[in-house]
Amino acid sequence: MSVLRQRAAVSSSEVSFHSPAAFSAPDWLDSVIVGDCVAALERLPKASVDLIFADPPYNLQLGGDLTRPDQSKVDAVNDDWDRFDSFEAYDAFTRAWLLACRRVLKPTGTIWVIGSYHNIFRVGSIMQDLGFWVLNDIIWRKANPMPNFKGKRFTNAHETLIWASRDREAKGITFNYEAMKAFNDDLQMRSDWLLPICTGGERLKTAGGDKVHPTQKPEALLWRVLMSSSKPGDVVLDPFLGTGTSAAVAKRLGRHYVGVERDGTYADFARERIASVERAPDDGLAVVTPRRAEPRVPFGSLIEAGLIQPGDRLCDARRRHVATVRADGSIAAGAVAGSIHKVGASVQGLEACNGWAYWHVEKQGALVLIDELRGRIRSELAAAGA
Amino acid sequence: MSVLRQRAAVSSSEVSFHSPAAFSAPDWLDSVIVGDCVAALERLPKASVDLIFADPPYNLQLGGDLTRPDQSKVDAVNDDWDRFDSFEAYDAFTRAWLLACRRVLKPTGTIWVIGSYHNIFRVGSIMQDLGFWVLNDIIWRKANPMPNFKGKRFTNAHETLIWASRDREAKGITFNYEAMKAFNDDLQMRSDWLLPICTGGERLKTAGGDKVHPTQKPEALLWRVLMSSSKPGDVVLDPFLGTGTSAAVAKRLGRHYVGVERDGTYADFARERIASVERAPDDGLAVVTPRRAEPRVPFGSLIEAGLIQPGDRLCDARRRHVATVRADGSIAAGAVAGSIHKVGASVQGLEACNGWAYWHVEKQGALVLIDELRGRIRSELAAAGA
DNA sequence: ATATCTTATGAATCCCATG
DNA sequence: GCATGGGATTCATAAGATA
Repeated sequence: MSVLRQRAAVSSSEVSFHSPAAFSAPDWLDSVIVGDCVAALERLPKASVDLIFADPPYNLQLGGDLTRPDQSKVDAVNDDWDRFDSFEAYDAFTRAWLLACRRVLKPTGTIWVIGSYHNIFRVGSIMQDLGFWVLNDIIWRKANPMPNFKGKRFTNAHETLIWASRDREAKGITFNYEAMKAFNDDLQMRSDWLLPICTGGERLKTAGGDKVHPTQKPEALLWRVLMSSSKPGDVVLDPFLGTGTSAAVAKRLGRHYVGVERDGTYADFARERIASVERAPDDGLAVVTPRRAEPRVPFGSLIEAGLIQPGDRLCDARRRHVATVRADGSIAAGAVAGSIHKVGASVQGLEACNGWAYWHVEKQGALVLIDELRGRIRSELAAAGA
Repeated sequence: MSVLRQRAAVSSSEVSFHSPAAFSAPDWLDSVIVGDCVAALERLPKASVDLIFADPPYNLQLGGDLTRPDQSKVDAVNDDWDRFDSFEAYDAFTRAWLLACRRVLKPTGTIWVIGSYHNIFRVGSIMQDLGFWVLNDIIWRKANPMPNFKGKRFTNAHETLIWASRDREAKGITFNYEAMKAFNDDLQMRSDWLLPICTGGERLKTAGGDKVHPTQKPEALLWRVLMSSSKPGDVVLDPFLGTGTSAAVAKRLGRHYVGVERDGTYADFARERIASVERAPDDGLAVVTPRRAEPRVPFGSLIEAGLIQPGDRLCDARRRHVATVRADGSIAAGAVAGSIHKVGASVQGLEACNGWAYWHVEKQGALVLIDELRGRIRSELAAAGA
């Protein structure tokens, strides 16, 4: 359960589309609008929004089913809203909603868009073409991503956010540099953020126990977005609200929200969720501490760093067993090859072995434990603030 | 025996452009070509390259000078080669060199392109438009990035690499999954890589002590790129060679290289650097072999070898299901009979099952996985075959 | 009650040799 | 070309079940 989540009985107003008239401020502010975002945004006043967070469909283009090694089926995102006929169709869709966003965004406002490699390049290009000016791209490093079950690619362990101003010449942009630095143990906040995916109590479930939305984002991610680039009282727009993560965090942080969601069921869940959120007290906003990455140093890094060369020999403390280092970070002893742990276990006839505490390398006549070499890399990385 | 192709008796000589004739293999292989990459690549044979690494100009669009808090001036990238009049000009340039790369890339080959938020969205979109199929995007997390001196943005602490195949339907792509996993202490390699930037002794300096190239990449980055997606003997092309990081690492790892560089000074530094590199010994270049590459041993061979007798009982690890071994190498459980895989799937009610990892046989009171028995046959085969 | 084991699952562009 | 089938493949986290 998120530290930030609290319960309260606050109602949020609903808005429906019976009239084509433009909304007056009280109508659309702090509301969830059901409908297509381009149509909905046309009814908002021009230059009325301080911050936009958009989580559009990714256009995943998945093939057949995917099963885990235990043969269980992966619950893929194959909803209608994520299907596009071509890149051209996706581009047209993207251009339309970005243009609508651009109209309602204040000249001092900024926009965040999240995506994956399936769509983020197209989104970024179109943003640049429309005149948005990229301020940063941010990497959400997932602490617990889904693995690559078939072993055919690198684990897709991140998503990308683009943060941009309306124009290249934009002035007066909100960036709470000091707050983010304080949040980050007095180090500048970097462009890579390590955060867990949305699971557990934070994940909205139906009465049947199924997830309500296939791509619910973690509140911690929105917390950083809103804390860094908006002020209390600002208006935060989400054109693809889903189950309302951005609006819930906006309300908690004392920002106004406007959410547009095409799916009425998602919107209902979002309204209920937002209603249960209470604005945090002014002095209570700094409760979340950033999750720091402990620098895990794989054995291969020792080779990359030149501390060990391919072809070098490793041995145990008594020189009873010897192994050859290979360029890919594996080692080989006789017919056995694999990680320092696997080969260490094998030569000793054991089930398991901590290779770091077993293998040594000869340096100027003396044996040096490879864990000692790892320590050197660790201290360099720690000094760099990683 | 080394899988390495014997290196032809060709010096890594210079190639010049006095004739429009196509190069013959010995001319361009393991060479640095001075010239525009589009023109140079047109002279290479079609489908002749296994891997491309491209570090194109980023189109940084910098404004005025940047100074640190102590008023020292930051040595920015403002070379002519990084200046483009517009996004359109940059796109045209990008399309041209990507098309030229596509022609020389083998159908089984893959391409890596590195960039930052200034250019990577345009590069990625154009790659998709040209038919390249994105396999992963990789984040190079810089352990020691330059801080944001003005405190106006997040520290730009990463760069993005796109890894793509030539076509969506590409087969036979090289991805040394097991090697990367061994490298990473037996965990799948993720899409975010933490590596220091290129500094210290690795950074090429002029006699005057200035850095030779403003964007020299660390060898560790190229190490991962080449180790993961190429084999010894492969041909690695770099259309923007700069000071030759990719070629130097390729040579060290027993890959052939071709580098194209427009600037003669950079090319000279690259040649000198490549010449000083030594190829790693053969036994250091071997990688962990995937199980698919091991000789196929049918289940019946275990019966032929006497490791299992017809009539023996197989069971799973918890002894929940039992099957009887038959003389023809099939097994039977109740009314179901067939291969170890089919019957394993059937008794569990699953679509598929790897029978080798499911069935055990009782040996002196203990359960032994039949995959372990297969391993014994494989080592005997290896001993006999070698 | 506590510790341990088992199961479930997450924005996924996820096999390949043989006939 | 396509169909077939052997058999290869996972990490972090949370929640529930068992000891």
